[in-house]
Amino acid sequence: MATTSPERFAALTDAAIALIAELGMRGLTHRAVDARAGLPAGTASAYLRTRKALVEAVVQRIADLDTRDLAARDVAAGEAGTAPDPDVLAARVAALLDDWLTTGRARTLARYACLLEATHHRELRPILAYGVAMRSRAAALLAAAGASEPDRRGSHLVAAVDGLLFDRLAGAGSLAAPPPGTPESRADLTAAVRALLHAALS
Amino acid sequence: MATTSPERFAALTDAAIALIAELGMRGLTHRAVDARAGLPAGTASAYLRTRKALVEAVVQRIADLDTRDLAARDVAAGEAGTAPDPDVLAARVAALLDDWLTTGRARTLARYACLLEATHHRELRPILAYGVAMRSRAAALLAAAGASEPDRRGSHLVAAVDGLLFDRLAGAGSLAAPPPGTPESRADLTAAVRALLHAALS
DNA sequence: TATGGCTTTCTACAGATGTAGAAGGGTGGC
DNA sequence: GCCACCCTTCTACATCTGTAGAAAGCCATA
Repeated sequence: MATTSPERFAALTDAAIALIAELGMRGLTHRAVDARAGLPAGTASAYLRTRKALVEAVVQRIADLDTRDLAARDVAAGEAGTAPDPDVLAARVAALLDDWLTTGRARTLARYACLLEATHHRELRPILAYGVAMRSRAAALLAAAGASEPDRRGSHLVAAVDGLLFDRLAGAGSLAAPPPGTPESRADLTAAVRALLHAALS
Repeated sequence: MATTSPERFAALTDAAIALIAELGMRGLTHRAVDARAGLPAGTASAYLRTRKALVEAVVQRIADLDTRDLAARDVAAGEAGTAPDPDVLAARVAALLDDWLTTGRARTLARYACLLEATHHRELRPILAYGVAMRSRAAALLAAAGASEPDRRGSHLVAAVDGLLFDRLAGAGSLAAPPPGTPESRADLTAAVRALLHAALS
């Protein structure tokens, strides 16, 4: 019962993420997860007995997937072997954002829902851990580039970029901005990120 | 039945907003609203028969309150009668953000929850209307200051500022940043907004 | 005071949801 | 072949939720 095999865990939590993206936190129920994952009724309830456990599993899954994504991008950046030129970096970040707006849309949506959930559900704070890590990396990057107050600026930078993402996903930008996945969108995101980066470095 | 008096509407939707902030969208039920508002059981259900109606009423209320807030701030700014110096403007925006993080915390939280909800619930799009309006005003401001591409930059600016707000409310910033309502928080927010403004104007 | 039309309050009920435990089925050891 | 064990699937049930309609209360008019 308690021993959740990795495949089972992935199947259940991925279904859960899809549900959250489609119907919101309210759509996340044991039975709905079963149906969505194409598993026999009662499965989610057996592996993740309480709803809290279900939500925590989702958060864990999102954190894992995001961390994996970020690591993969980092490796790619490392292979290039160049010092991080702001414009190149902006393009890379924009590409990541665009990916999270298209392929990873469901997960991104679920992530924001979980962040909101974490507000009144302390045990979910682990989801924030990698967010904090991202801030540290941004700060290190700014420090390496010689910016003043890298910690503070790094934090602001990540928050602003995340705001851009949220805006395109669920805010007014989802109406007015070019649809994600298009070259225009990519260019627009790149311009925005570049401006933010330059502001952080000034 | 259908005729909801303004007081009733306010009492019900304010209770609903508090519930969303405390328990998330999942906590928003007719009966919980009744209890929270101290009204007899069945009231919310009588005035807002379906759940959809309940959510739409909440969204409307949030839009009304935010619009009222923004108008009040604008009047204040108008009374000062000065051309918008970026640094002054940054301080004002920071003050607004700080207010939304403390006094208006519940409403801000509920707003983000509703934005997420609007993703899979088209009828909620009206909540976005005033967001779009804010963008226009930012764009006009940037245009007046002679910035290039004011529309695009205005949109990015608003998104970034909103990201800062979300971060302080529910993101990693809610852990690392100085607690809202303090002078440090205000100073930090001002610095962040000022940087964003300068980036938009450059 | 009686009457008609409201607003407000209460009640009913079908269906969904969270949670626990029972039943079923396969696998390895003996 | 048999047994014990664990993983999986199914079932039960108290509670919660959405929704509709009935009952009660209020107020002005005639």
